[in-house]
Amino acid sequence: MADEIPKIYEPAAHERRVTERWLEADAFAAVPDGRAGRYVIMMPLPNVTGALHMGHAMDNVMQDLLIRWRRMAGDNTLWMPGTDHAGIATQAVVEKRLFELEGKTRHDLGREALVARIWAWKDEYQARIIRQQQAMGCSCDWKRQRFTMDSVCARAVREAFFRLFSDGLIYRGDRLVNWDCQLQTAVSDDEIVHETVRGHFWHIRYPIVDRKPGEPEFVLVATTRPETMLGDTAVAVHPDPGGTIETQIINLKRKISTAAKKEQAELEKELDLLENRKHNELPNDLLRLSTMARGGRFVELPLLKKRIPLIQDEWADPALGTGCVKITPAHDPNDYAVWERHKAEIGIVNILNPNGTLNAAAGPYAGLDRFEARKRVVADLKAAGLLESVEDRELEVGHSDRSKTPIEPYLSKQWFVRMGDIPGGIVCGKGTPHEFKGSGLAQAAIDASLPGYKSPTGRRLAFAPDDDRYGGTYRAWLGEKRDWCISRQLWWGHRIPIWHAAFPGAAIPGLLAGLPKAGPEDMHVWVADDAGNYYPAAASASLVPDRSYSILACLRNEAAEKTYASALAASGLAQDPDVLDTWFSSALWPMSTLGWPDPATAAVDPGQRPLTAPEPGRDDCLNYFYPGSCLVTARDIITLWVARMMIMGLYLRGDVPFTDSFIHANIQDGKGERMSKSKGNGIDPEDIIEKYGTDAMRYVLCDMQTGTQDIRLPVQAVSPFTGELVDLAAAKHGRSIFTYIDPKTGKEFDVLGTMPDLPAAKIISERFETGRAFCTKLWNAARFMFQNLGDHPFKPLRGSDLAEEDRWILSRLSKVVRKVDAELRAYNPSAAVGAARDFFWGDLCDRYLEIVKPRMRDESAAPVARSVLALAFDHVLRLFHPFVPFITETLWERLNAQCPVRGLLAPLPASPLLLRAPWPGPNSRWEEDTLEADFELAFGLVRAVRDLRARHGASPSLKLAVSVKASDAETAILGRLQALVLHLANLESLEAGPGVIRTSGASVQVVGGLEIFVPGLVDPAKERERLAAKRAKLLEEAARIEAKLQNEGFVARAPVDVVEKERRKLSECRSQIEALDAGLRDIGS
RNA sequence: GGGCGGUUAGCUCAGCGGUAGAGCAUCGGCUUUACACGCCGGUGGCCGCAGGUUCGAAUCCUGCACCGCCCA
Repeated sequence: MADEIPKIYEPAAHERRVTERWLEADAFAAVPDGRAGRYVIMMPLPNVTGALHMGHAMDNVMQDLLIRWRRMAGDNTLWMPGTDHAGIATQAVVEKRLFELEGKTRHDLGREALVARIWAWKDEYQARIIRQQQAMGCSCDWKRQRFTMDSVCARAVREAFFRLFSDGLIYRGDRLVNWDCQLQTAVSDDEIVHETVRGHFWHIRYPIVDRKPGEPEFVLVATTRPETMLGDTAVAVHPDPGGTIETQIINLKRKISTAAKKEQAELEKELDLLENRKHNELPNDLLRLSTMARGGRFVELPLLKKRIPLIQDEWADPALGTGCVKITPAHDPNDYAVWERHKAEIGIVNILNPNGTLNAAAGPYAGLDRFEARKRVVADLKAAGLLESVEDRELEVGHSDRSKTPIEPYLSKQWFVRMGDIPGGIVCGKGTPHEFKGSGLAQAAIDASLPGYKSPTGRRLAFAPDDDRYGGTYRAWLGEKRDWCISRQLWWGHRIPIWHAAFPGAAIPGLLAGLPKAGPEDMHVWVADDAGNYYPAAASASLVPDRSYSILACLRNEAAEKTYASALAASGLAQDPDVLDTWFSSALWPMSTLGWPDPATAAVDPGQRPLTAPEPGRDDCLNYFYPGSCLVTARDIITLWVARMMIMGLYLRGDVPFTDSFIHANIQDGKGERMSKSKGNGIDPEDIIEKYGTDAMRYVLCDMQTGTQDIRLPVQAVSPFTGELVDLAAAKHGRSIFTYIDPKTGKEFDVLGTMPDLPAAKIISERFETGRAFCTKLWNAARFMFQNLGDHPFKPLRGSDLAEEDRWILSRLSKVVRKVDAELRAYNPSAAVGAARDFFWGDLCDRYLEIVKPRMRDESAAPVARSVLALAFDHVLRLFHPFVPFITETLWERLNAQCPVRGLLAPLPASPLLLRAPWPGPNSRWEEDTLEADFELAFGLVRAVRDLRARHGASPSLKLAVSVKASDAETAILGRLQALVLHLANLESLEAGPGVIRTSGASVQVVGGLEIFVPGLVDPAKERERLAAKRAKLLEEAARIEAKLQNEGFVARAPVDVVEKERRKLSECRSQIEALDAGLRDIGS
């Protein structure tokens, strides 16, 4: 049987079959049962924009590692798979593709047709993603997979929205948002990348209106975006420029007195500037302008010839520029804040159309693109003599991560979730047994991460592997409590379920009375003013009659929509055209996938596993699996997902969605940049799998996941034209970021298989060779075992049957089992797989297998060795299974076939699938520290002999007669372990004892307290050289230790055991030197 | 501008108070009947720079330099 096994493990020959066995057995199924131990991971759902890359592979492998481990450990495990519709990102790629291939925009297609295209895209990539995950061995419960826009998730989105809205936590406001002029939507702060670009700083003169004698003729303002002047509604000057400069001077002086010398020159320069300003510009202009502003004076807005007020506001820093700033409330966040402080005095003018052209408010510039308008404005100002100067300057400009175009601050109506504290607080988990009061959404999520916090069910969120660091990131972000803009001007997503329209206050009561008579469980209505303040419908009689108010009606679900939507329309209300931010639906993922708000009525698709209780008396999925155990993700997702899932979990369920957040490394490309779908530097795990095997990839990913360190993964592409390797870190991109130019041929290729018209290159990375080597090693160790096991029936052993090496390997085994489990608990995959590997490769293969080879040929000694070997290997397979599931499952099947009953004192329970075999536990009765130390002594001796052999160029096959000077205790140990020393070191004989003396001409080696003499090797010159080198090293060490021991501070203050250790080392050093001296004398004479 | 990381063998990374480790690469030896994707044995490091704390610092503190990431 063993002869059938090839020498090399061929992953492709086994992976598919193993996957099929798992799927046929429905082995990943998660169904509520009586087990208290449960382990739940909600997959951070990949988006359907494109295929997965190695970063996702890391994320998925980490999750599978934890899930397989806990499954074997006996927990009822659920790993929930699924995909995210990723609103803006997916619509953007489809629109981009549409334009590239067909030259059409979404408006050419229309809403329905575009959405249909996006669904098709989603179907394609969802299938590919699942294929990739299954290839990686992900043991998700595939019959539960969800998509954020499927009916189960959609229902949860709607319900969550309705509850937030009813509680007054969602509002519609006039807000300055980050506007993407190309995609024509608001984007969140997270979707903006800042880039440094070269730009200019234009200084513009605004003439003073009704100038009086002695007053300056102009106010000078500066801007990097001159076209925004068309939307200026004021010029601001500081209310107390003199006092402010004085304060700044005092602060700066204090700073100079404590600053490092290097910085001082710089700071002094700054101080000079301030002093200069205090004495020159301040009295001349700034003080006067400030006074004029207080007096209600105006300046003339050039080009548009409008009068705009000169106002006092602290935003104008008297130490910067001219001390005056133009105020464009509709197009700058800071100016917007100024406007909010001066609403009575100044206006707000939006000059942009959604597509980035200027609107009618821009007068003669209307219709121009913003960049064209900039040129025209500058030229016209110049012509009018109002352009004082232009500076070159580097600017940080926000670009949309999706369209790569500059973001414009833009005034528009958006929907927000209130994150801050609410007067009177909020109720979390309303209607659940875990209801509690919180001060606000963000604060509730912050509290739940603090050490000592306990949710009503006693849980808290903790980050691994560094709770302080990542918890800090999380709390810093939430601590800003910025309202969450949840509306997106897209066609792909969950439509906002609100019908609304604006009316004068006087008309509101009548209109409300005319709305359909829906119960509070179907519809919630608020009246809102323009500032976003809410009034209950019942209070509508007290509204200001001639002010404008909006009626906002939220319909709870599709049924309510069917019943009432047309009546709302008849009342003049229309559904909001916007869709929700993707993160709104992903925030609900930990509960929506389990059927929230009600698993009993969740309509799952045919073939899907039900969400209801599997039998009467059992929990449904939501009650059984919520809250989950661990969210596994990378750093940058902490704010996007972790924080938002926490908020929704606490608010809607009164409990954290998971207790642990395992933050793993990001995978970077050869240049040190994070792999990402949008950057196009991601590589497909299936390439790596094809070349090295899934297990090799998984092994290396686990091995690389150390702590908080990101992972650099240099990769090469195999050119589809020449077959040569192309280093992607150095190669040039082709027409898109997914394509590269082959340096040899100049032809373009694609690396992710997303370009139908280009040849795709396979990717390789030598980092994975070590994983492949590991698999081969495991495979061949198994071959050895299968060749030696025979058809070995189980016979119970007695402890006394065991040989020394059997006890030794069992001791090692128990310890490694303990260690691997502890490292996994500590979220340290690298240390876990490292410990397992060291045991398997170092202890089991290099030592135990070598030791028992002679026993295997001896039928009286073989049976016990076979039992121990089978058991050890059985445990190795279990231990490695979470890391390398395919090869271990394959070998497990063979082991079951050849040796179905295994165990030492009693047989282990049989398990047809390794995936479901029990996780091994330590056996402290096996652990023998003294025995392990004895083996280390013997191994030290073996190594010393091998070293001498190698250094003298002696053949490994030459049998040597070795004598060793050793203490009585050491002699006894070597006596017990003599057989294995003889075998491992290939000795003819071994003589040991305290009285052993060196025979003339013998080569000498010293290890610990042993002096080892090997005759028959000596090449005198080589031996002299070797001994002299070793002696020099020892002398150096002895000198160092002596110096240490002569240091009174050391002897007096260092711990006793440390001092004692140094003393021992010194005396050992000295006796070793003596032994070497004897050898040298012998050669010399 | 603010915050958080990183800088250790040629490469990729562990170690985080008692003077350094792994894998790959490299050098030498080995067709030892599991494995050359292997075995055996080596070589290789002012642990970024400068101060400080300590009997003792890669490890703790301060500053500097460079490289990342996040937030303004």
